[in-house]
Amino acid sequence: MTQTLTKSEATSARIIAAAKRLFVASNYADVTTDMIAKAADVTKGGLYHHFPSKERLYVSMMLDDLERKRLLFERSTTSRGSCRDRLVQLTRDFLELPHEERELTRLVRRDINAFSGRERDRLVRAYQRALPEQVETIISQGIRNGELAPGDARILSWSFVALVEVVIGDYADHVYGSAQARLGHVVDLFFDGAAALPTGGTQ
Amino acid sequence: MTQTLTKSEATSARIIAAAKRLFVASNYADVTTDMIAKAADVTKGGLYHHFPSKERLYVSMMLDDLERKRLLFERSTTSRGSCRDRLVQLTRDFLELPHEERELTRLVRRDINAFSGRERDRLVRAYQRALPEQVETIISQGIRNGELAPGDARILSWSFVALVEVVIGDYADHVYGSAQARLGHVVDLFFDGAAALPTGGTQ
DNA sequence: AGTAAAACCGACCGGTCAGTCGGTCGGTAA
DNA sequence: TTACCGACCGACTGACCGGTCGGTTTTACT
Repeated sequence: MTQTLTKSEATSARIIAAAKRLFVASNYADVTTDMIAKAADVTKGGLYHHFPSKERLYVSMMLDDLERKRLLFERSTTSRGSCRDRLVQLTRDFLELPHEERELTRLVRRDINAFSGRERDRLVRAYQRALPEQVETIISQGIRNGELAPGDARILSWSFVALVEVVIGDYADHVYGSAQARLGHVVDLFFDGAAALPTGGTQ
Repeated sequence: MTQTLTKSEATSARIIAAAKRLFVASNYADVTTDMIAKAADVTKGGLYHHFPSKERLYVSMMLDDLERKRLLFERSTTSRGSCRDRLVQLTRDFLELPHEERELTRLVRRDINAFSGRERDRLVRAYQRALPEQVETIISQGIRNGELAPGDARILSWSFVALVEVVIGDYADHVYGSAQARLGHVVDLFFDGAAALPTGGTQ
């Protein structure tokens, strides 16, 4: 039943897959509907039979990706290890994704200015919440069980995500070793800080 | 003597100012040369008298901004306070910039896919180094004088910049209080980490 | 004032691209 | 066999945009 994709569904999926490849490699404006159609082995007419506009195709592609990631990260969010272990696990899951899937996460921030109005808001809100909210769940529990210092879980989550995005980004590759090594550094920094000594003293 | 070229320079500056406003508000492809010309109160012909192409105009705009920021941050880079104070100072200087000037820093990451080849590399390299390198100078000194734990200055700098970018970003405004308040949190996190207790013990 | 050069104008061109539309084709139900 | 329908095709269009160019105005300097 889930097995039997109708012909229509299969074509839609093929178009979305092609769009992912192309939108990751270039930017919204430079990817033409002809290119997507050709890469998906349909014509432009066929593409427009399945999607009403380029913009809606982009949004469909993003929401599709979002749902996949939500499922992927659910394991880390609901598991029972320490806060630290679970954050490492979640980040490692992300790191192990193929390059294209990782890049998709950054697409919204990159292409967001190509959109406007309702569609834009929908996309931003959905995507900004995807990763940060799952991280926040983990961090809130870390605070509650005393593993993390009391504080605002939300800003901590955003900080953690910011650090991870630096680790993940390709532009960091030529700056500092492997992504795995950087992951270790970033997690250490997040938990223990950069100061030389446990500040001790007046506290 | 500088007077002689003043008219031309004034027009160029007006065009660059208009371009900044528009490119920050939208993305590279959606800002037309006609829009820039109109906003700068010249015609397209006039614009092309001063800049040979839209791409080169964009690059000029970016390099202009880069130089302003370099000068602005020099104070923090060369002053004598503690590492922590200087990082706070530098970040505060950045926070006090008008919105548009702050956003420009994120433009490169946003629009980078609109370019290719030599121009692209030049821009990326110049911009990636602008803030991180000045931060790295401060952090290296912090490590040398024992204020920070020994480690890789570069990844620490990138991490700090990543945290600041999250603090600065408008999208964070509706998530957590004022930018100034977030700045405090982020600096604390960077130096002391999020763990509940000074890990102490075995060290 | 006279003049050459720089600054500026705006109609125009070549090309691109999202989206359209009349039509084809293979399956399927009656 | 016929009638129908969704999937798909691909030539076409209308709007737009970066860049050009011949011509006009302004500036700077004698």
